[in-house]
Amino acid sequence: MAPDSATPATPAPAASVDVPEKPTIDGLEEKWVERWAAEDTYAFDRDAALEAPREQIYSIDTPPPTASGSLHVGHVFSYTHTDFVARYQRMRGRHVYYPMGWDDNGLPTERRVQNYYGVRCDPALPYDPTFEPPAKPGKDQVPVSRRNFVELCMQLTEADEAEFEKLWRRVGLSVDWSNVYRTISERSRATAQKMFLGNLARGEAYAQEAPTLWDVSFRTAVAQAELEDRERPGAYHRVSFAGPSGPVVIETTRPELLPACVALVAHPDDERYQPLFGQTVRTPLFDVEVPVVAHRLAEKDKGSGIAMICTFGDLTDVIWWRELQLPTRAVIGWDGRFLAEPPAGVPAQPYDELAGKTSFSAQQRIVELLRESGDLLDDPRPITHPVKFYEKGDRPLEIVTTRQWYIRNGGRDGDLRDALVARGREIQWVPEHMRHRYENWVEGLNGDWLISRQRFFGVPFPVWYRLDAEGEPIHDEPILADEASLPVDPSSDVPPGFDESQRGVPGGFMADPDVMDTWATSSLSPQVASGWDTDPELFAAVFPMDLRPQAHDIIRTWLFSTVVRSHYEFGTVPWSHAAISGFVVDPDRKKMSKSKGNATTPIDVLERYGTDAVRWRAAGARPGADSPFDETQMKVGRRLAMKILNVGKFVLGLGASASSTVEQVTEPIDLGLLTALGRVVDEATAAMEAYNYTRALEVSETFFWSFCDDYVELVKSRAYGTGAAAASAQAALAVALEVQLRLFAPVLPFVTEEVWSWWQAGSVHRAAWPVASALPADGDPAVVTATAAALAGVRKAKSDAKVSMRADVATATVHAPAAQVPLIEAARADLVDAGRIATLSVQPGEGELTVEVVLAETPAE
RNA sequence: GGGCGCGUAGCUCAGCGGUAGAGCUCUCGCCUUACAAGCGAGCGGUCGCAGGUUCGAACCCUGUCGCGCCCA
Repeated sequence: MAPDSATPATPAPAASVDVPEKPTIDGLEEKWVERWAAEDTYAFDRDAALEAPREQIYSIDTPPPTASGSLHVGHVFSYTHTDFVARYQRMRGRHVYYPMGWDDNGLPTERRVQNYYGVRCDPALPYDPTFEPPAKPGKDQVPVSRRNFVELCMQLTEADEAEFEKLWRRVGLSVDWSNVYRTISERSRATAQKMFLGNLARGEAYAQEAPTLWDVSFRTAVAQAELEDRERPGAYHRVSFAGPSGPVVIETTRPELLPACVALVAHPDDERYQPLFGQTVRTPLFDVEVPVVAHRLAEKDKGSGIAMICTFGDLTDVIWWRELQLPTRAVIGWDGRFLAEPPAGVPAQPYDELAGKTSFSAQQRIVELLRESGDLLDDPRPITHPVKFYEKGDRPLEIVTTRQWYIRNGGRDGDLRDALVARGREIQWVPEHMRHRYENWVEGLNGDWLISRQRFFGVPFPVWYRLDAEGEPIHDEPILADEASLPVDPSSDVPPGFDESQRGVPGGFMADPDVMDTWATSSLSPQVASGWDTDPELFAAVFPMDLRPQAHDIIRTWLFSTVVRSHYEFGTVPWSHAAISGFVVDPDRKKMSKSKGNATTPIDVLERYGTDAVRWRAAGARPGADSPFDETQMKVGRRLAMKILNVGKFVLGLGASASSTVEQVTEPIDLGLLTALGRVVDEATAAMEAYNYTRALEVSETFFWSFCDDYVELVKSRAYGTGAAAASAQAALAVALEVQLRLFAPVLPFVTEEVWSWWQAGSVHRAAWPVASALPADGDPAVVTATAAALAGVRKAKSDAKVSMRADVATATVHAPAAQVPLIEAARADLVDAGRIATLSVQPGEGELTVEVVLAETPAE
């Protein structure tokens, strides 16, 4: 099927029309979801696609929803937007590759499994193949091995995914449900590990001991993309250091880090401190000698203009430490508490007063000590300031030096950064301005992408380390898994050349303990979905993909990381288009989310208004634009769906049938209607090509309502008759109905399929998208509009007189611009019938069209 | 503080250089045999504010205020 084929794909059987007595939109979902599944309406024909040229394929990198989460109306809207595109492309004759994935990997699933079964993962435990989770979660969580824990994750996510699929089918997504992937499946794990080994071999991934943002509750490292600033109360403490010629006063919000102080810093231009540069001062309480250094990031007008550098209080400390090559005096451990032993060179007294304390209580103690020693000047001055948090965490992040895996992303390399910005410019963004989000993010990166996480339910790094004679890991010589053995779990699988008895013993080996960040695996969704590792032929046909649909909040994470991986592995962008959907927001314009408690459950809305109505409302939200949730709008969609049902029934009852053809259309008003429809088809097509489904629907819908209210009213009495004039009306009605059903099919799949099934063969969703060239081009649409305007004049007179539209008119005199007179004359008989006019006169007049109406005497009854 | 977007009828939004548009709401009507979960008609806006460019600005430019998102 060529995308521009001029004729509908569906063979039209002669005049077999079967319209239900009382059509209804209720229950259409059950009927058609089942039928589409049974007939495999949306199947991707792999063999045909492999034969077809690339332009005949349309592939979509569908966002895998978090299966352990819950869906709200916002999700329904954005996935529906993608479905509009998928259905349109399918009707254009393309082989639409539209898989669905489930993101069942990561922390949300871990938490859900912990709560659901009442268990917790203890990686030190051995696997118990007979383990059964408690029937009900008990008060204390049962410790289980990592493998048992992962099995429970698998089990629960499978159940969650089945529920999701049911909902998506009811939403009408034209996904090929035989093509579903999971981000934690064996195949996904193998792909992720293979990609990682590739990155490692090419030097794009590396491990490094480095200061790392650390969530002390989850005890895991956190990447830049997962940070958020939150305003928190704090206080500036004025602390006095002993300088060569008198005290030097700094201000700090974290006095407890005094033992971690490695230098003081001021701006190079700051005349107040220039004499001190190169000198040393001594810290209060600990009496450690530290240098005074100059750096451009020190802020002259912040506090006293001079600050202490600690290892590490914030990210600026890390920059200073790195650029000024300062020593490390770490005091905070993985649990967020002060380490038992002071850093080298820091006296045990008074450090032992802090050991084991949290930052909070350490600060209290330090403040007391500083007060006693007289080194705290003034009372602490309360402020609010932004503090870094893990977006899913609730305690401020600490910076801890740990060994982590990174993928280079341009954060430390200008050339790479430029290359990735350039990749972004190869993508067509919908809407265009979303490109800025990408560029701003890439240009603002200040470190490589940290991909290791100290969690359990994720893809492990396929890496082991030899242990030396002391049992310490030799990190410099990692043992990598064989590609053929992937996926591996190094915590239960044994590296080549070793056996299990050597695990953890000196001279033996140990597993890399970490798993990959979820973005490190979900950034491979195009590879997983397209069969990079499992079906190279298919992959060659569908990759790079055509579309990545997603929301704007994860441009910095999912979109960017996917570009990075594709850039490395294939030297290309992963898709030609990125369509960014907006959010559904509540009446206060707040993003809908489950955690805020303002989310609307979709199933309820779908049941009350019908899927087509909800989809219609989703189509009203343009790409990228946030859209308020407003139930009153759903009613409008429902009304449209019902109107299509009713007008379909009526038109088919008037004698329109699938055997009607354009050639039978001879009357000027009928030709005018179809020519106008051709223009609508062109506009809707142009809009769909630009991913502007909102505009496409709008032009179709505007046409449709005037088709119902004006055109059908004008021609119905003629269509009731027989002969050539009646056949012309019947044929025009049939063609117009059939074309409009196809125009509406992507947005309203259920009601259009229903009406289509009354008189056409096959599925409307496998029919060709309409083309204007199949419609008469020589009609004059003004015949319809001028005649409709005249009819409106008659209606207004009846409305003003408060009589029925069925009231008889004795005389109607139309004064129309001269050019319109012949147009209205051409439809005279239709106007006379529709207006119930005894004597009609059409005259040229000044200005706009007006109608003088004399109503017939109402017979007294 | 920076970037991006948005401020048009009571609400949701089109329009983006040539005399203000749609739907919903509201008002007034109409049982009209496709549809009363319908149909017809009507009311309603100095296009956030202030300058500027232009014969002409909702639309272009500058500034300003307000809202939202992202990033510091």
